[in-house]
Amino acid sequence: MNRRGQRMQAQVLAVLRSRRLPMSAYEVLRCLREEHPRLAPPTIYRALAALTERGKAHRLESLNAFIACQRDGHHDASILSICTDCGAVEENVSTDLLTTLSSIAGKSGFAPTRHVIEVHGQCGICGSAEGRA
Amino acid sequence: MNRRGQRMQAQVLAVLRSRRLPMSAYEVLRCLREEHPRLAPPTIYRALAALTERGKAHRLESLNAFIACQRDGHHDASILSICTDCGAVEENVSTDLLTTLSSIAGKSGFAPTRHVIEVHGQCGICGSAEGRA
DNA sequence: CATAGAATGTTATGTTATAACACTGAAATT
DNA sequence: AATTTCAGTGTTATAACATAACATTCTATG
Repeated sequence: MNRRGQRMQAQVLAVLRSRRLPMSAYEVLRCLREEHPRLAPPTIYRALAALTERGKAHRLESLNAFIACQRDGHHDASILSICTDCGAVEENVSTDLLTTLSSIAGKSGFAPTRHVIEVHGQCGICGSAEGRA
Repeated sequence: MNRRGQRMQAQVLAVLRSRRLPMSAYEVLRCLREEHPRLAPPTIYRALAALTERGKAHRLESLNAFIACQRDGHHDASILSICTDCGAVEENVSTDLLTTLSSIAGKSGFAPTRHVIEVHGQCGICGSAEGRA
């Protein structure tokens, strides 16, 4: 990776961090077009792939969207809890869960390399807001 | 749901079962067009949504594909292990894992309603085939 | 048999993602 | 500093996935 790559990735990551909610690749694209009018989807997808690879962002498979990593470091198996009311995403890590998961899949000789763990539901804030209503 | 709905769902499910690998909605569409030349995407997506809802099929979020349920019954939280070599999907269920997952997400008051648990890796068969090579 | 409602048919379009190749700029080599 | 290299972006085009909106048809039911 040369410095051009780092620049584009940094800009994409900055956009993801500024909006704290999940964004589609095309939403990121629209943001960055203000600055780079000729930006096209492949560039965004390349930057997002690199960021995901580096553990700086996560892809939300069930939303086709991306979010900045909230717990810096390279977590293979983040648990991403997605609020169906407000859209907020909470990130958790559990080696326990990962162990359990690997052992379940592994019963038949399956050797995991990548985990997708996403939970949809209502976050604590939206839940208590509803309770007060 | 009237009988027309049941018929279309049954046909889609039959296709999913006959091919045992994940299929995209458009692959299902192509199969059924032999019989119903005028079939269009919305019909397929409607049938797939109903089957998924009824627990007869699963959507693989990380593949944008669908597969027939292998453990009949309505499993909210199947663990789907996807082989990156042969594409086969193995389905497991674990209430333990579900409990762990809920308690992790629940620490912050999150109330889960739907779980997406997908594991990518190499299945036992592909692993041992490689060992012999 | 009339009719209401569920499901599909149809058209069109929106959204997500990538293939293929040209171009450019940063870094390495001389 | 010229040359080479090649990673990365630019560009064009298109593939793949998904749904909105409304017309039509089939089936169940009175």
